[in-house]
Amino acid sequence: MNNVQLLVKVMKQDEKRSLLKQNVFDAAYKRIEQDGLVGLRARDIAKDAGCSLGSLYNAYQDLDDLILNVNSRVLEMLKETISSNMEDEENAEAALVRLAVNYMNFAYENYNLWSSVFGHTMQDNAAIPDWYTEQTNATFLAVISPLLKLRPELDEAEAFILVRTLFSAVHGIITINLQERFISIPKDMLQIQLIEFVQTYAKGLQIKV
Amino acid sequence: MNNVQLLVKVMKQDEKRSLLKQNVFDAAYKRIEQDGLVGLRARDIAKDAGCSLGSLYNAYQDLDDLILNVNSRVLEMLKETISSNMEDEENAEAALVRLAVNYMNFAYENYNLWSSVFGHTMQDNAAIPDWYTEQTNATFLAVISPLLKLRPELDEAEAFILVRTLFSAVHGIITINLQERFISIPKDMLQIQLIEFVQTYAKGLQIKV
DNA sequence: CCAATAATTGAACATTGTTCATTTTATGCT
DNA sequence: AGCATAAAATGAACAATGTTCAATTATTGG
Repeated sequence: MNNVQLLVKVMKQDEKRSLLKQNVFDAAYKRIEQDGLVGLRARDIAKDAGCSLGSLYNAYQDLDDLILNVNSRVLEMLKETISSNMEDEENAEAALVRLAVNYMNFAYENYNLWSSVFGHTMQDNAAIPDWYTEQTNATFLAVISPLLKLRPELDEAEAFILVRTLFSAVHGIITINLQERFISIPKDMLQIQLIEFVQTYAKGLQIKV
Repeated sequence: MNNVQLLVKVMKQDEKRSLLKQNVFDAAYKRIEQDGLVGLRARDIAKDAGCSLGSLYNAYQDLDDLILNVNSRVLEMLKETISSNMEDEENAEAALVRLAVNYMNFAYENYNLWSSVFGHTMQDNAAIPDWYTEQTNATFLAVISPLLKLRPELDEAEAFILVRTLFSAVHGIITINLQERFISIPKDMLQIQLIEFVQTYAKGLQIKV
């Protein structure tokens, strides 16, 4: 058997393995998307993925591992969605507003997935793996990068903290409004609130400077 | 047996029942305080409370019921702590800042309890009972009432939304910073950020008006 | 075609929350 | 005091769930 044939065989093996991983991943993703983290069961995932319960643990270390992989994908989507339509924006305040609205839309349209990212806690208080926290930070950096470009006069560390604060604030406003235990306002009203909030904050910043 | 004797007997019964409830409550409270919601087990609570596993379900409908009762207590504490030192404050901006800082301190000093309030989700997506959502709203109203007094010129609904937005933002800033998956800054730096944030927002409001 | 290796399986285990028949305790009446 | 009734407490048993692993099946290389 020559090298090419060997490669094909190896690829087949890998493809099979990754096909299993893919199927398990897809099943978990869909379950989380539809029922949220609360409704996630290993046996359901295995059934949906068309494999045995044991194979699930062959593909992923445990449910936490699988969930983090799904969340990782959601972070990518979040990054993509949230930073879209940002290239042509040259006004810093308008950019902030657009970021906030994009974020809100993502949270509304992917509520369960979004909740999974921010609501998941590791079993037995296990540590979150480094690759995941790194991706979280990378996502955040990518999102704020258009803003750093818009305000090159700011010290980068300063700008980072600034945008992080604003991001956290926007996150809080959306989170509280979407949580069942608090009174909620309709999406269009929230959007108005959010825009007003970001504009108000931006105006406050201008005074300061 | 006369009425007084009857009353005593009845009271003894009730006291016993409420003593059990109290013991179970205290045990759950301490467990959540020390290990968070993740480490909460029915058997541990029963052992700590000095009763059998079954008795736990005699005192409370289920774990959700027990947790909500603990969270209810935490909400009371939160209200107490957060709205302390507010009576003598006559400057609206300073009052907002103080609210935020009080909130931050509470979150830091009672992290697991605070997380329990905002991180708990009902089993099987059961509905949150009315008494709990009502208390949540009442707590929120009580917290913002000093502000409504300070700005009587504002329409009450307007002021409510305004403060709610600010509260949510502050909540988000603190939450994101305290979550393990994000880069955190030390408490004193967070406090500076928070104060700056509230002041900036307040300044933005003044421009607008 | 066979031996060796890898992957798959699902039964079994451990840990949970929850229930309920049984036992224990308390109560009220004579 | 003693007894009958009611209330409360108990923990064994059940169901659901994440996880493991010995046994089985499939794949690979010669």
